[in-house]
Amino acid sequence: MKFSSSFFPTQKEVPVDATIPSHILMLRAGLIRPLAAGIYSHLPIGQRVMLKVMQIIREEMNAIGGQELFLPALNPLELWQETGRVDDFGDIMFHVKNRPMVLAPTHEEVICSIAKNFLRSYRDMPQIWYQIQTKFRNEPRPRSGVLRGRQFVMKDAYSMDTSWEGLDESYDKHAEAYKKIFARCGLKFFIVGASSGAMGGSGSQEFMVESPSGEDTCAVCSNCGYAANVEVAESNIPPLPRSDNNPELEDIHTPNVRTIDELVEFLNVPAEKLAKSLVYMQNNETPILVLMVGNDVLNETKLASALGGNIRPMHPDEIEPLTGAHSGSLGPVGLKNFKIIADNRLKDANGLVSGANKDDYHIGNIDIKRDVNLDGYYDLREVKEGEACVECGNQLRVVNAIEIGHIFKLGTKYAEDLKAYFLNEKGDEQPIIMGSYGIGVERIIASYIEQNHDENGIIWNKTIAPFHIHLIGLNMKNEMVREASENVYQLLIDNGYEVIFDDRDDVSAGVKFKDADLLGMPLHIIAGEKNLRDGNVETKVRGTGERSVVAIEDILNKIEKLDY
RNA sequence: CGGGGCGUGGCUCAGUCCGGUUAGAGCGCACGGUUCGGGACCGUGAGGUCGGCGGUUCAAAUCCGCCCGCCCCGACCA
Repeated sequence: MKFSSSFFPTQKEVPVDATIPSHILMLRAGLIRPLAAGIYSHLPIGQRVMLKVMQIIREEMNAIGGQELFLPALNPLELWQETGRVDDFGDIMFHVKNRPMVLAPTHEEVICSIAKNFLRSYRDMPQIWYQIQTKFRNEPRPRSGVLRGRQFVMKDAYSMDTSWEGLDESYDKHAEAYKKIFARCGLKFFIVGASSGAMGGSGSQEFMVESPSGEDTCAVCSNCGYAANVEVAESNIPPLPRSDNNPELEDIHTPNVRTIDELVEFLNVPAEKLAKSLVYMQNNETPILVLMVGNDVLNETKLASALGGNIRPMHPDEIEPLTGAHSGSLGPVGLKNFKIIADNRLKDANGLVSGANKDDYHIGNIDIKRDVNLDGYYDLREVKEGEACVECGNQLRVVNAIEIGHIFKLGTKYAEDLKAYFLNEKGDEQPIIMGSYGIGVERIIASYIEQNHDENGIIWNKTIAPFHIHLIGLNMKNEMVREASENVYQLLIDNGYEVIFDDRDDVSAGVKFKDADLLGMPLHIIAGEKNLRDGNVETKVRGTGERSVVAIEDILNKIEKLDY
């Protein structure tokens, strides 16, 4: 493509609305343009990258027997009512105003409605169907460029099996395909065990790219490879020891002591002797008191998984009427009408201090076994940086990450809700067993840029670069430069290279170099007057900055040999 | 939804506190000229409902009210 006649709108200034590298560079390099919050147009350069990534996805999905289909984004409201997900999604789903229709945020319902009519016999399965399409979600807060948009492109795949073993196989195939896809795209990624959340189902893993811009938090072990979302991650941290000395409860006057840190100072005891009480509401009706060790952080996803239903922190003005005290003086002893649960670390612990449910008072010598009417112990605490890996004991790192893919063993929920049954070998009716597997296409691109850029711009690899080669004709008003660079351009495209040719005659050399670095094609070829006098051009590898002068007649050979 | 910031030419911003000629700069754009290997220079020029509506005032980009939009933190995130 010739630059002079193409739509490659690069910009020098950092756009005011972008704060993370991928967002800034996607705007500056002209990949995308915003239309509204969380809604982007893909401009020619960006669209070329999208197509390359989609092609890789197609190849790997087809390789595991996936069949691509194209599904409606506009769905009847009724279909979503059948699975109850109109309420589950709530405000996240876009509703059409003048028809009982919704914009699909995902496609389990549509797939299932097709499957129920055509997969009637065990002989019809297994099947893997996938689509690469736009999904719509009314995100309350779109952010970070294309990382969280209201409209985005997703590869969604669905497996239909007749047995749980079959589901395991389909799931494993997808896991393998995903590893290939992300590796081919050039991403450094890791896989974590994840919470399956409201999707339900028996198993789920996320494919993650480490990045400060990521919205997920993961604990990773750089020694053994253990990695998990903090929503499920565990560490090898010992439970509190139980002391043989187990005196009676005592009231402790603690005026104006609200926080654990203040209590540590006031009583001069280690934080591990303190039990922090947090209060929540389950399904808006059941008060819950959660006991944590000292300053351990409660992970609310773990809490939700442990209890089920909707969980929210109690409003400050709900607390006093229910407990008799304000937050900071709450505790498990003698508390009525609350369901009380505790983190595993507190198992059978004693000698604890916690709130007295009376402002400015705490209670000492609490023995959980003796003094607390407990409903159970659960893993509730969030893993902290530096704690020991459960697998190998090495220190864990806690990092931010971008979720680029998620695979689920769905099971039979959707098949049962939508009555997608088949006849098995014995002639019995049985629900189809499903899996669902998603990849965020824009997120691959943004993640790639987060991992592969420098202060000058993007650094593409050969595989997903919009073009392989960026050819720069320096002074296009010079006849020799014009003719030679045109010839090189023709030579390259005749030999199958995708080339962007900066043939502009109205900008200076500096502009062309800056644009080339910003756009970030893996190999640059520079045709300038000095080198051309000797029949040479210069090559520059964008990633390493490595330059060499090459005779024009050797250029094809040189490109073959270059590592770019 | 809670908290914060912002909205002035295509882009980045100044001007707003303290109302007062014709609303500015740099970049970009158009034309002419010089340059031609790291966002080059000179000259000329076009381009603005100062986010919108209402109010105060002799006078509003500037003060007041309401609304809209965008970004950030939090909540939320199959």
